[in-house]
Amino acid sequence: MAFEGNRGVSPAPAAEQGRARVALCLQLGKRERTRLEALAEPRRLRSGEILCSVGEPAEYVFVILSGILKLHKNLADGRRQISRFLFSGDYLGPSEGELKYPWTAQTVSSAEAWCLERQRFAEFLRGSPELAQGLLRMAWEELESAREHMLLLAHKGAEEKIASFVLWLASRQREREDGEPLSLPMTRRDIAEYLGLKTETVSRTLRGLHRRGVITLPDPGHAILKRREELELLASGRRRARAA
Amino acid sequence: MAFEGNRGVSPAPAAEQGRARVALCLQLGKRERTRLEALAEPRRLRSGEILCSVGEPAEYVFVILSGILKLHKNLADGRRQISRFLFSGDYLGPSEGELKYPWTAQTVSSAEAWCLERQRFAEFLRGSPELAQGLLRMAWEELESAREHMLLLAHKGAEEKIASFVLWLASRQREREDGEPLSLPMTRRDIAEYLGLKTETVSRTLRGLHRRGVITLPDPGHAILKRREELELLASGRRRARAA
DNA sequence: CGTTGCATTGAATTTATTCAACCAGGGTGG
DNA sequence: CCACCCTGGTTGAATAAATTCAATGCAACG
Repeated sequence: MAFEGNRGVSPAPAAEQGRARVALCLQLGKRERTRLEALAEPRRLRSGEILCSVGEPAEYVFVILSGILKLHKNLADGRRQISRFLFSGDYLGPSEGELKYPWTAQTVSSAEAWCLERQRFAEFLRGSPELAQGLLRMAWEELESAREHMLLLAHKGAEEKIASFVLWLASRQREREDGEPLSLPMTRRDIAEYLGLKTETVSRTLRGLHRRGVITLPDPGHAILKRREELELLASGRRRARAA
Repeated sequence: MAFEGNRGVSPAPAAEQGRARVALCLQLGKRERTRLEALAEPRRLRSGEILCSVGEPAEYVFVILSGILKLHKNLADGRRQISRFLFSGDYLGPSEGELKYPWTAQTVSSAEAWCLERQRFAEFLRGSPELAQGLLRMAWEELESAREHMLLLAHKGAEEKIASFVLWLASRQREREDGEPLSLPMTRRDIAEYLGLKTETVSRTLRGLHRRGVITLPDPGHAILKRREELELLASGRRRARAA
């Protein structure tokens, strides 16, 4: 079961990937951070483990320290939507007044998180305008990404979606140059559920790009960007699918 | 041009529709509210008017007092996505650090809004934990709706989308009983851009429901729910399209 | 009274999905 | 140690769903 490493996720060192967006810790001064940390029960999660499930009583809120999680919702039948991936520095918690978690959070790779008792966190929050400001800023930014993602889900074609996704992943892996392999830590199914496609379509589209020399797929967990401009063209929909 | 009334939007009395979600004003005490109001430049908007446009320098934030606005983003070509509709009580502002508006806000019906100079609002916000709390709560709730909407956009079929949409509208018009007409204040195009469909598909699907007696469409701006249970079945995808 | 924007309808087409089969690798248990 | 059985990924052919293209009606507007 322990499915690990073959996706090139190094064993989740904290801050493995530079983040463009603001991380929670960065929103706090050292004092505040320490005070908050005192409330936290740290938790290590193995690959595929569930942090919290939709419908469960919402007793904790979370801060991701390392690794990648997926946040998903289900429809009555099997259909599932990953609404976002969580990275280190991200905050995760239900909105005030929600009694149950409205989503499931599950690791993609192994991960670490702080679990904070909700009541106590809320109390801390009341006493810390600094934290409130930080969370507000993060929430607004996330809202913007969510809107961007809606645009993708609603109006982009499969190839546009995949191209956008690959570029997004690339933009999150800073230290990496375009020649070296980009890690695709999630399965085809995860990608499909994030982009609103089927796994077969993801696979086909990815291989299509490979065949045309836009990217290379040394193994299912890695991609190499061969022609970034082409990928950007495809992502923006300014170019339709094209032979090599 | 002044396109009005034939969509059954009464001339936008404030608080025309009960809101399930928390409105900004409700988040503030009377004192705070008055202090905030002092910063506001009220603005009346006619139907179709633009409150702010994507790319414009973001000098104001807004609070909707009455009416309905649509918030949309564009893709390079004409494709457009309405990421949400704004109602009275909603707050609208770019995330901290954004220099330009990342969306366009345009009225669906006539509307009224407070325009608040961004600097001054930010200052006020720093001094009002009460407001920060309120905005945070609203942002988190909106995030949840956004995630719900992603699920719809990515995985629901046309009929499911339309059914969900009609029910959502119905749930927002409280005083109304199921026999009486439900107002559809937005055009087919707006609906299409909100649900990730084409106007033709919206029209066809709506008419399909009409033909099968699930709803009635006395005029393009109104619908009457004839068989709510059926509609709910369709919205949840537990039932595929079916003859009368 | 011609023009314009919205809504509607039909027919052809496109795109991604569905269904089905197959391969590779890792783990398990005989 | 090896056969077997997972899961994840890939590929092909048939299908279904919504889109595209095209045309029409209708109302308000100037």
